Amino acid sequence: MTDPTDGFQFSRTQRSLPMALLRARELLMERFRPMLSAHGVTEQQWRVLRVLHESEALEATELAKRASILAPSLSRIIKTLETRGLIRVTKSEADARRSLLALSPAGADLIAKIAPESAQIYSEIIGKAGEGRMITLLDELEQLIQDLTAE
Amino acid sequence: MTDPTDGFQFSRTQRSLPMALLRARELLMERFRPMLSAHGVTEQQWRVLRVLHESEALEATELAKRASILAPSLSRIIKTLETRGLIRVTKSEADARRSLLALSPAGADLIAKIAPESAQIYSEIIGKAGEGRMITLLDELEQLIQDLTAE
DNA sequence: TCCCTAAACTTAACGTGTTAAATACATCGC
DNA sequence: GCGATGTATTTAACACGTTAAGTTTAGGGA
Repeated sequence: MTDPTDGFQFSRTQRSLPMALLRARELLMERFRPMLSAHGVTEQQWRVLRVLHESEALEATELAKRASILAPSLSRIIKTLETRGLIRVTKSEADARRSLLALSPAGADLIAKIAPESAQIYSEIIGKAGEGRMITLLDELEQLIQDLTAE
Repeated sequence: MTDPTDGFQFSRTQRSLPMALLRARELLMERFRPMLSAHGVTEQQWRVLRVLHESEALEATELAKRASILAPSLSRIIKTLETRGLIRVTKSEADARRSLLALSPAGADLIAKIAPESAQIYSEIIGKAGEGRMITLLDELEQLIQDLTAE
């Protein structure tokens, strides 16, 4: 069915940006996932914990944006993390609709355990892929993100 | 909690390659999804159809690899696509464990309808992001994928 | 031939992605 | 003050991602 007389053509799946992004990300994450899983957290839960570690307390909407997680998923994740005692959830005084999320001491402890292992894996990846390539990719991706975000 | 005296440091979520890949892909896909959804297919189902369009018939394992979909997901997707008459499923003569998947005429028709709309969206993206950047990204990503794939 | 191991799916179970709808609270304009 | 509208979050429903376990069929010796 690759017959060029088909009458319509479009880029092959092997040379499409969405596919390349998907594959690259998958290859990266498959190196992190076993370690995270050994600590009992999913990739998404880990993103939430990391983002909370970078700021004091956040509203759910802002957290969702920073962790690139949609609101409904975040809602479920928060429930899980709160039950496990890894985060603290409080209601905003000023606006009763908003939740305020913060890392608990147990959450901070977990981050302290995972962070060095994560850094180790990251540096193994740099060793394979080359730091230059990774910096280039980060720069180009950030530009792409900006170009596509500008409304 | 971004205090540098924490005792352990690791790259901020805003400057990590997995996150950048995730965000970039999400920004791309959110432009395709509404169109695909209007045609009644998910992003993953579309990947399967496209891969089948590029080759005659494929075994499930090979299809899964090319579409970057795990076997269990593919199993469900195949069931859906066959029920809708978009693909043909037969058993391999030589090896009764293997399935052979191929596009049906209806599947080819669907591709013919979607492809031009997809191309249109892709060119809008190029307009925003710049063709040069997209080519650079594809090249760098392919290199990264190769570096990480080499066992 | 028979058993063991491996391969190609498939099923199960649980978490997340995605869209739409529901709920609860804020705000604005009258 | 009150109702219309908008915002923050949750719930629901369905599809996919991920890992582990189960099925069926091949292949490779003893």
